[in-house]
Amino acid sequence: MSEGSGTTSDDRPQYRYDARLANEIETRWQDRWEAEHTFWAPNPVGPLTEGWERAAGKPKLYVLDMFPYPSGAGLHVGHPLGYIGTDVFARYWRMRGHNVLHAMGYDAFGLPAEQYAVQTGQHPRVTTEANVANMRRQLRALGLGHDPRRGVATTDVAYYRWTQWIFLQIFGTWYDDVADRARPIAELEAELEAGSREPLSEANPDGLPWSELEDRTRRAVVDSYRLAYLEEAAVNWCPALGTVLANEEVTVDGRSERGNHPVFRRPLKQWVLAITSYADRLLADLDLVDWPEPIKVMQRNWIGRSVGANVAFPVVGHDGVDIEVFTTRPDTLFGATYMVLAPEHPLVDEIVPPDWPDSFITDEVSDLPASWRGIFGTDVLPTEAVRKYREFAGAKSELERQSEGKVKTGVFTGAFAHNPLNGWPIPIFIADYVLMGYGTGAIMAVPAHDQRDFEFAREFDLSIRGVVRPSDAWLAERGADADDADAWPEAYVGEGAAMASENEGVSLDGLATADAKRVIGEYLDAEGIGAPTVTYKLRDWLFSRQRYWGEPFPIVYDDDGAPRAVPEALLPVELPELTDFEPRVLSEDDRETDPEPPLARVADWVEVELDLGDGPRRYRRETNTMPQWAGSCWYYLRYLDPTNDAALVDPEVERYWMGGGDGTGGVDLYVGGVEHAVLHLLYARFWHKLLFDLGHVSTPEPFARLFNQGYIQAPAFTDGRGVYVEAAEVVERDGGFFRGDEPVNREFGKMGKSLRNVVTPDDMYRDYGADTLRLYEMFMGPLDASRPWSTADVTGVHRFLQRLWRNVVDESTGSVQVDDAPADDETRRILHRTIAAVGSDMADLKFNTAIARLFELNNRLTQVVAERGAAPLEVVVPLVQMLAPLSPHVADELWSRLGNPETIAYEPFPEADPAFLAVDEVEVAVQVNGKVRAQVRVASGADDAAHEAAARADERVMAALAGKTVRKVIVVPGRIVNFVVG
RNA sequence: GCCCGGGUGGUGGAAUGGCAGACACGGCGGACUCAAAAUCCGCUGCUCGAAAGGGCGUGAGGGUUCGAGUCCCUCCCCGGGCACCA
Repeated sequence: MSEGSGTTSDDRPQYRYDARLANEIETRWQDRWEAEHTFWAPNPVGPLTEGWERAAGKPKLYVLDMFPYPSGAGLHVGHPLGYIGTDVFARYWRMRGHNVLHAMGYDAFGLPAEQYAVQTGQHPRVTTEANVANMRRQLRALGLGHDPRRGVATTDVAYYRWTQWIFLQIFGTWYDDVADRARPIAELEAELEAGSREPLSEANPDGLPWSELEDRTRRAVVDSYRLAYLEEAAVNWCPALGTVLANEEVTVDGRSERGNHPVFRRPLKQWVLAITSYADRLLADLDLVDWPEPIKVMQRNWIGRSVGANVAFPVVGHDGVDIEVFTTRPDTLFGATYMVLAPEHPLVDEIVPPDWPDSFITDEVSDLPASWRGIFGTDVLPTEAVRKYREFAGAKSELERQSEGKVKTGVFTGAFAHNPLNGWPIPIFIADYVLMGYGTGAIMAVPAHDQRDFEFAREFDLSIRGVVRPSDAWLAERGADADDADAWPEAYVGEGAAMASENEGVSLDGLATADAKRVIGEYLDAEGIGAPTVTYKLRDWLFSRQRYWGEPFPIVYDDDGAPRAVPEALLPVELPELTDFEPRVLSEDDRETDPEPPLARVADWVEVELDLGDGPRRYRRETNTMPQWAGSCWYYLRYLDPTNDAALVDPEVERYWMGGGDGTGGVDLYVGGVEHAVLHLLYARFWHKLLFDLGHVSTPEPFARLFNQGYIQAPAFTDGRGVYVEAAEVVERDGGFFRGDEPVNREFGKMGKSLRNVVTPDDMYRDYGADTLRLYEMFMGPLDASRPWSTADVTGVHRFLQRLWRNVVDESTGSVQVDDAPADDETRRILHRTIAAVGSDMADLKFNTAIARLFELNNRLTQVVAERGAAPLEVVVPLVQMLAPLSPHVADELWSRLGNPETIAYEPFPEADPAFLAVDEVEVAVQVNGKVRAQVRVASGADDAAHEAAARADERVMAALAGKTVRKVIVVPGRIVNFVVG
């Protein structure tokens, strides 16, 4: 800053509200809040009861932010938007007499810290702790009213002990479909033992009764019921990184996002959680919660419930071997002209014949088309063609399969099945457009009425048989003939009257689709060839990661390789210390070698002697770790009772904070980004419901109300070469943007290093203070909308705080300039209108308009002060109180200077006096044919006739009505009078 | 392709079917000052007009209504989600 000639720059009044004073005030109040435990939220019982005598009897309010990951980069101004929003909300309700719980912890396991550790050799705990400390500092400087005692981190041993405990609950649980809830596995064992339940399981293929099963089989049967189970699941395997990757970590060309290495689909034995057991409840209970509708829609789509039927197709020449398919259109069964299995389908190997069939047994095709033998030449045998096709399909990642468009590939297996309705033999293909993970992994193909089947049929010259009559309009538009489906240009997927669908037992002909579905459903059921079925897109949750920096599983394996739970008393299973955090990496194309997670190298940790009730034995520990989602699934419960080492959470504490007085209960307000619309929110709901079934929590849903805050975007600037330049150095002038003399282009994007447009909270604290930053972020737009950051606009709210301060405090002496004299009536009316509006806006999270109202009130106060030289306390007191949730430091400072010894945080929020909300006269717009022609004043509460009379008395209205016939008069009292003239 | 959001002044944004543009930024003008900054006051959707006053205006087109930014239909653009789910 340059010194002006002959003047000093430091002639500002000492008590002007500027960045320097703001910083001084903020630091002082933050220290005081901390020292006085201002935001400690008392629990009803347990170690956190300090202050309960004040809180007892108040309504509770649990306000929650989504769990942040403590990034090494620190915060930019986009991050705290939601945290400020929840803090304002929490402070508002605290002033409204609620016992408010608001806390912030850290989701501190995860990949970035581990990768950093791999690169630097520094233990991830060290970097994680440093990042948490920096984030705590940045958030503390914002003045967030959190209870610091509850700020748990997922990496705390005392925390992940309970994450492991929850895993044991899941492992120790099965889903009782009849009771429609999870139950302890001991109850299952008791029922099996008593013979009241049959041991139905793949582990007991012959269906022997429990009493005849060996111990080992019994355990396998029980394991197959568990909600946490081991499965050979197809995963994205990246040998060069030595790990399995999430779909999001794989690029469209099937390579790893990090390092660009090949990624293969490959089955690996992994822990899987049976979230699909809860699919129906996760769907149905969305009706219980107050969430944004788009989020509910996303969850519904993700769960993807489909109603249809499973139908068995007998395989020709294999007695007793059926291929089971799932279809949502059993009414089109007569139109099934071929079948498709997923390449990985277990029946494929069983049905593939040694050679291609000599005589071809469908009536449409007599010779085997060359293309049916696959895309690898015509001289191969079926087994080879199938093998090659599987390899071809397996080399593609999930994303690659999707990105290739809709070109259908596949290969004939050489086998046939009978259409169970008419006995016709139909060829069986494998193709990767059928996914093993959905339905039964096999379909009946009805090319006339399914677009994918249609495309495949065209690719392979399969016949297309229409069994639903398309609408006339559909046929006319395409010039198609209803009876010649082979010539249709595309599949007819709509509904319509069934046709050509008849056998000796049943006829669907002429039935509407819904009726046809019902009739065929009954027939399939009666004939024992099919049954109504519900299928979900939702898959069970793959829960293993080959990482170091995550929660170890509380699982050991015995000599048989069967998993055994580590007893609760032996928790936590602590992460062993390591110096090398990387999984074993392999050559790029190694699809065979098993992954070796970092923990597998710690021999003296892996090998362990335990007594699991049958004497001390040696076991091997599970060496995978849990995904990052695990810790973030339940942190909101631990905030309630963070130090409890006897239970996850004390039941009485849980009931107090989560218990719903009305509705379903749960967290009263949960604020976070829409990016967690599905995974986190679905996983957390799943765990919560399981804990609910087992009686550990009292509500069926964790989050009663959800709110998605928007994102702060930021302008970024590129120079002539298209290179990003430092946004802070760009100025706007002459209708363009310049960096020095060079013109630059403006874009908008996420705030970040790569766009060189980061603005940090620290920058804002330095230039304006935290209260200004808070106020600006709340003022710039509705909380749920995304909007561009504009440092220039920060001035507006800063000036408001400065003016408000100046209205109360003498800038040169620091003494307050207020008086007890009553305010004038107009000021009072403005005051009470403001109180009413601000109160309801804050309750609705509409902080931007609440702040606008405060601006108006303060502008009025500025006039009053100018007129009489002092501010009426009658206005100042409620104004400062209304400001308190938004800019708490300056509010507390003013409150204190006004002579109040206690913090303003628990002062009652002002109440509007209805006497001042009422007005004697209102201004009413007068319209003629909907166009405003005049304003007239009418007594408040006047009737329609008085409105019309007042309007007609106005000379502009008279002029507008002159010579016209009034056909109708519409009066909306207090708002409008509309003359309809002819 | 399917499913959600959204499109309002130069900018961020207000507006239970009832006076479009609250509030703020920016801009223009004025007061104060030797001057500047800061502060305070006024004006500021576009357009015709000296003014009074008029016309036009919420992505485009249609509709419902006394009255539409708001409700309905068709379309365009932007953002997000899902995507061979049988």
